[in-house]
Amino acid sequence: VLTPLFLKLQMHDVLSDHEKQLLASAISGQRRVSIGDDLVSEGSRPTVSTLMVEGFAARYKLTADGGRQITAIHVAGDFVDLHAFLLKQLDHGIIALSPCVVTMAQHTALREISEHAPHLTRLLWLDTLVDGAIHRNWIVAMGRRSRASQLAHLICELYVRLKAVHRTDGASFHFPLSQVEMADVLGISAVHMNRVLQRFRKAGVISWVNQTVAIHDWSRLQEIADFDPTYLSFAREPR
Amino acid sequence: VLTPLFLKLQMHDVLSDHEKQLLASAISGQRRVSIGDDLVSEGSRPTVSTLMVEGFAARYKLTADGGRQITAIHVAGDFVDLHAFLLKQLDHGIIALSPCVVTMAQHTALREISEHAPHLTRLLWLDTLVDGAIHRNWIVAMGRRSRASQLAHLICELYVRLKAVHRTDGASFHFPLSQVEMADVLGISAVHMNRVLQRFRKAGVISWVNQTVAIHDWSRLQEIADFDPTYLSFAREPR
DNA sequence: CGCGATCTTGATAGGGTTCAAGGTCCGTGG
DNA sequence: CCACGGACCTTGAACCCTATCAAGATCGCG
Repeated sequence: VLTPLFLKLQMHDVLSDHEKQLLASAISGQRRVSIGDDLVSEGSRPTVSTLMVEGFAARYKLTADGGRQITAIHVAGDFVDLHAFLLKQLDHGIIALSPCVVTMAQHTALREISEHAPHLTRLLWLDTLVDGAIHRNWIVAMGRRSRASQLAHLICELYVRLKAVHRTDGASFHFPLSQVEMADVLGISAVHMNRVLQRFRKAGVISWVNQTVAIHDWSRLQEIADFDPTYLSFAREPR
Repeated sequence: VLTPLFLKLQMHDVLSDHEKQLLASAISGQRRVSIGDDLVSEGSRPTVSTLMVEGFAARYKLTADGGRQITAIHVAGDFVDLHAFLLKQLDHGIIALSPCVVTMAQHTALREISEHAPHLTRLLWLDTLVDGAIHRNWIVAMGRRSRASQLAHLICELYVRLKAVHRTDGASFHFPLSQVEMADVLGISAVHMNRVLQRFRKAGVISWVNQTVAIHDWSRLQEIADFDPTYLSFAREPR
């Protein structure tokens, strides 16, 4: 169950066998979460951090007037709430966007790692830093890009991240979000989401049917998105 | 020069004298940066992390079509690029929004801390996690709040953060951004920024003149913003 | 086969952008 | 000491992107 996490961490730096064992022993249990259920709920003070093994999940916040904004999308190999290890209280909910399989890392075990395995600690820290880098790119896309560019950027990001954990199939990937959920990611209405999407389909850049996104013209998509994957830190170097 | 940093870290957890000394010995030099100059430039691979001693700075990204989006505002006590310690390459620029005084922490020293001072390491990690929490709140505000609410939220956030490092004066604080810069924070046009602001002034919620923001009706501002400061983790507890 | 969820489309309204111009403030130099 | 220029703020008007409301179409599942 740790394969996707190892794949991702190894995109950043080498992982020793000992470190793999440390992670393996920090992890325990396996849980299935049905679509629509919270993996972790807002305001809770978890004593474990949840690691995605399979499926899609999202961090989200609800606003006073009934709106929802998704602030992150998580896939296999992602810790959905590693930050709660130190933040203690979760400032957002985490919902399963598809049936999910997850496993748990005890905070006591993470604490042990932070006490005795500095390099592994830095890699976990880095993982949360990449979360932050992704957040920043979302902010830029929301604030200063067209909605088309924003959508294109998100698709590029997801493709690169999914590829790293072997969840792509050629130029396409399974993507089980509804258009309403996607609208909550981009911060737009569902109607507009649909219209932006259709322009993409008509232009032949991507298709998105049957919960499958297929990229037909990567270079054009990347150009529309103004996408540079550097921020994901998928370059193996000493950390 | 470390006072603001200590104040902020102590909002999260107790700092031992030894940890203060470690930080003090990690820091060296002092630099003044003129308004408009980059503290650190995009794409660089810094070997030090820059700590704000005085002034205001912003992380920003430029888009292909000439736009600018500010993704974070930094004040005294903030590391503007602590994440570059592990990310290695900076994915954004950092500009001085006012004359700034900064000091530097060598990455080699930070690495030593991460090897031998686990609790302090966790506090530094936490500092970057709070950055992430702030990012998430910006995303929510950009995506699902009115521009008035977004502005209100930002002012609440800045007030609480500045108060933690003793940079407030009663219900007001020095705030040297221009309206154009503020527009680049919120992701709106400068004209609209001005109009949102004026509605606030006329409603008597805040005033913003002479580079000074004064909050006249905190509870109303907080209500408009739907602001809950929990995400800043200013609750001292073991981390 | 029928129903709910999702997707699609049309029409209307409003928030926000852009363009443009006038006003204010302040530092600089004559 | 005052004129000048630049940066910033303010205001108006037209236009466009996007939200909202509403209804019809399609899909998937029991």
